[in-house]
This record gives sequence, structure tokens and C-alpha cells, in this order.
Amino acid sequence: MPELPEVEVTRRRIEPALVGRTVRGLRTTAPSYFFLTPPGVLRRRIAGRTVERLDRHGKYLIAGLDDGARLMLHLGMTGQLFPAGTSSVRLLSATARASLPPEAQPGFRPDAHTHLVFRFKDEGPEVFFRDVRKFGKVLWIAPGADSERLSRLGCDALELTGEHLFAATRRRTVALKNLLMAQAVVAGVGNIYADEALFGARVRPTRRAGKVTRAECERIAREVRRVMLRAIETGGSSISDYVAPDGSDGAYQDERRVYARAGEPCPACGAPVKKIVLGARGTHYCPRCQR
DNA sequence: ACCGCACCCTGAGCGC
DNA sequence: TGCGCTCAGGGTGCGG
Repeated sequence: MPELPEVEVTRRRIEPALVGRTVRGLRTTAPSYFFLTPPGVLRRRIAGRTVERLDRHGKYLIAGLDDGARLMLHLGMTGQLFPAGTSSVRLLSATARASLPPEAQPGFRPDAHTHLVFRFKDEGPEVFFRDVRKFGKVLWIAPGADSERLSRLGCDALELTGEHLFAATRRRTVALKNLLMAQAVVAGVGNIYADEALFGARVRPTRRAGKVTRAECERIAREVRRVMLRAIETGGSSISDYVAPDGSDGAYQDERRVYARAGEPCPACGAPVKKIVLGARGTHYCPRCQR
């Protein structure tokens, strides 16, 4: 489940394969929930354009094009953005290779879930956007136009301050965790890092947002930034590489302290980690450390 | 204005 | 072994 760190890692990996290159053509799947811009329109708008930059805000990637338009990409739950034939996995057995995600498979061919295939004028590799569940999104934004989706996002989670969080929580009765995951307040925090940051800050996810103190907001903001920077360093928790081919074994997996550890001892005090449902999302915390 | 919940989708994992 | 059910989750939008 890509959150800010996974999107940032994706951005850094895909940037060299996109920026400075001119699109010869775009292939798409049929119209669906995935396409905020209809695929036919998208193909016409993108053909011939050169990608000038690739930015990120929260969980959104935004490609700047040479005609002033922008292409917005969201990975949703299962989105994968990767260049063809990126990696060499010769060291792994055939069985291990077969279990690799497509981005690590040298011979990957676009399948029914590959909704975008960028082909370029140069001889370099194609770039694929694959998304099995279609919770991802693609949107073409006209030159000079605003996107309501982007303009209503709050500050990027890496820039979150205690002051901003404190102001946003006043007079709010929602559970703190739900507010932390509201993209209009802070952009980039998802389920995993919300649980991890709140554990680090020792604040219970169910607390009414309005009851959270100034000092706690400072701790939470610091933990959000710290946890996300650390996850970027370790390559994110669902972005795979050759050493840890299985998404669930991503590097950050080893650093999780509460997420998906229900019943296991809290790393700080040993009490069993509790799992509840909050805002229809699995929520994990230590009942002793987090008050 | 705010809050809670249904919905979009499909593979994994489980029980029978 | 195989079928069918349930669950997971980001973000939007609706009804209360």
C-alpha cells in the first residue's frame, strides 16, 4: 500500500526513466474507474510531449510536460510504476524469480492490468503503470489549469509541523488517527505510518483530535516526519528490490513496531499490541504506552 | 461544517 | 483439491 515513502521511492527510481524523454505514443487499457481523463483523450494529449520534471505532493506524482500541461498519477493500493527490464536478478533461482513482482522481472510484458504503456522516441525502455485493483488514478491537467484534487491537499507530510497539526485538530471530534490520514490536513500519511507515528509519539489513535495537546502535536508531527524519512531511506515498505523480492518483506517491514503486529509484545513495554477498527481501517497500538 | 460509512476492485487466504 | 466467501485498503461522495 503505497504511502508517501513508497511514492517518493518510486519517484526517485522512475525520474531518470521519464524526465528529458519525449513520448512517441501511449498505450492504454479500456475506459475504467482508473482514468479520470478518458484514455483516448489521454493518448492524444501525451503523444509528442517531453517530460520536463517529476514532482510529488503527498501520495501524488505530478509530471510536468513541455506544453505546460501536467500529468497526475496516483498509485492507489496496488499501483506500480516502473521501466521495462529494470533489474538483473540472475542471482536468484528460477522459482524465486517467478515470485518477483513485475517490475523486477526482466521479461515483463504488459498484461491486462497494465493501464499505461509509455513508448518514447529514443531507444530507451518503455515505462509501465500497472494497477491490479484500479484504485490508482491518472489525470491530465491542462496548461495553466488547476486541479481541485491537488489544490485541496494539505501540507506534505514531510513538512508537517506541530503548529499546523494543533490548529487543524482544534474543535474536531474525529479520532486523531482519522484526522492524521485526512489528505486535506496532511498529504501522504496512510494507514501504516499513521499507526507507526502515533506509537512513536505515544498517543492513542482513538483520542478525539480536539483533545490532543500542543506538546503531543509536536511529538506527533516529529514522529510523522521521522518515520517517513526513515522509510524512504530503507526503500519503503511495499517497494520491492532484489534482496527482498516479496512486497510484504520490504525493508521497512523489519522496522514496524505495531502495524500488523496484533498480539505481539510492544517493543517498548512488552504489553500485547492491540488491534481495533477505526474509520474502517485496521489500527494497531500499545494500550499501555499510548494514552 | 462535520462525521461515519458505502463504494470502487480483485487477489489472497480461509473454511468447508 | 476446489469452490465460494470474506477481507484488505485510499479516496470520494453521500446521507444524516
